Amino acid sequence: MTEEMLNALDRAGVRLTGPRRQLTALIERRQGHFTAADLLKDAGRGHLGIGRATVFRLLDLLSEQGLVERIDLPDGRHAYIPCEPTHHHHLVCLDCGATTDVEDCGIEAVTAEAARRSGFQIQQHRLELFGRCPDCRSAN
Amino acid sequence: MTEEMLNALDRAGVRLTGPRRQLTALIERRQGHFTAADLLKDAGRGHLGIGRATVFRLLDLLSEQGLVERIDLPDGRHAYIPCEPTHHHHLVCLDCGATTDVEDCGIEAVTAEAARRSGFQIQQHRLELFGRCPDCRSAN
DNA sequence: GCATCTGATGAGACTATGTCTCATGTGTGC
DNA sequence: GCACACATGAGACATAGTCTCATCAGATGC
Repeated sequence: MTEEMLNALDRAGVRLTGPRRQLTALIERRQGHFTAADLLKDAGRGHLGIGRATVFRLLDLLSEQGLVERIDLPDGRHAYIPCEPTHHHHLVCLDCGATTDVEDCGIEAVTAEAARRSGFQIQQHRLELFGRCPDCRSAN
Repeated sequence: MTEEMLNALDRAGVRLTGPRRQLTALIERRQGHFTAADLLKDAGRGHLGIGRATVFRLLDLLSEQGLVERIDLPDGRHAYIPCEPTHHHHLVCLDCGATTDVEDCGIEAVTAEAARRSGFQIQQHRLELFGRCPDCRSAN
């Protein structure tokens, strides 16, 4: 995962700097989604002295490469999810924050139908699913 | 529309105050989505002397009643869309900002399939579609 | 119409999230 | 090893939203 991110950065033609290596390692250690503030706090705990701007710049880079996606949580906060750079959607556990990807399973038909009805030309869509993961369901 | 919002506020058991009437009228005059800042600016232009807090409080109330929905634009900003209080999704024009609602047209099957594959219990979902509206398509 | 009382208001401080600038630091290619 | 362009951290700035608190004004009962 860290490897994958570093490779992607390399492919994007940017430098593999210390802060970038450290941050990708921190992202790897996180399970599920995290906020920029989480990452910044992690970096602070490790006394890495990494600035806010660097964190946001890396998240931008990774999201350009499709390795991280920004989602809008139901409570309005923004979170980032590490993921594969293929088209897919996210399932987010509202209890523990775990996430999984779901591949495209029929959404194209839905957007096509919406386009037909509305006359819109649809360029992008965003589907986010929120619920409880199997672990949280059985833990309770 | 303004009527509808005022009725909803009445039903919610809150007071129909001057600022609330003025703001719902401003919302009605807007086409498609708007940000809290837009509304605040409109209020300022009309020299209505309405505070930030009041705007956010009204948007909260309206969204509790399902008459306004908050969406996350592709560029990361938050916008609000006036809408009917039934379950539906939004189509947003990236050129002019116009929005339309699309009723549920098959998304249930998609979420059910995602739930089956992942083991998640899905509690809510959010689908936002972005593209170009018929007017912008023909204008160009 | 008027008084009362409680909920709503505006101002502005505060927090969170993200962006920008700029002087300094450091990978990378040579 | 060197040079240079790219990346960095610090911190100012911008934007979005929340909170507090003294004051104001709907709604209700008379």
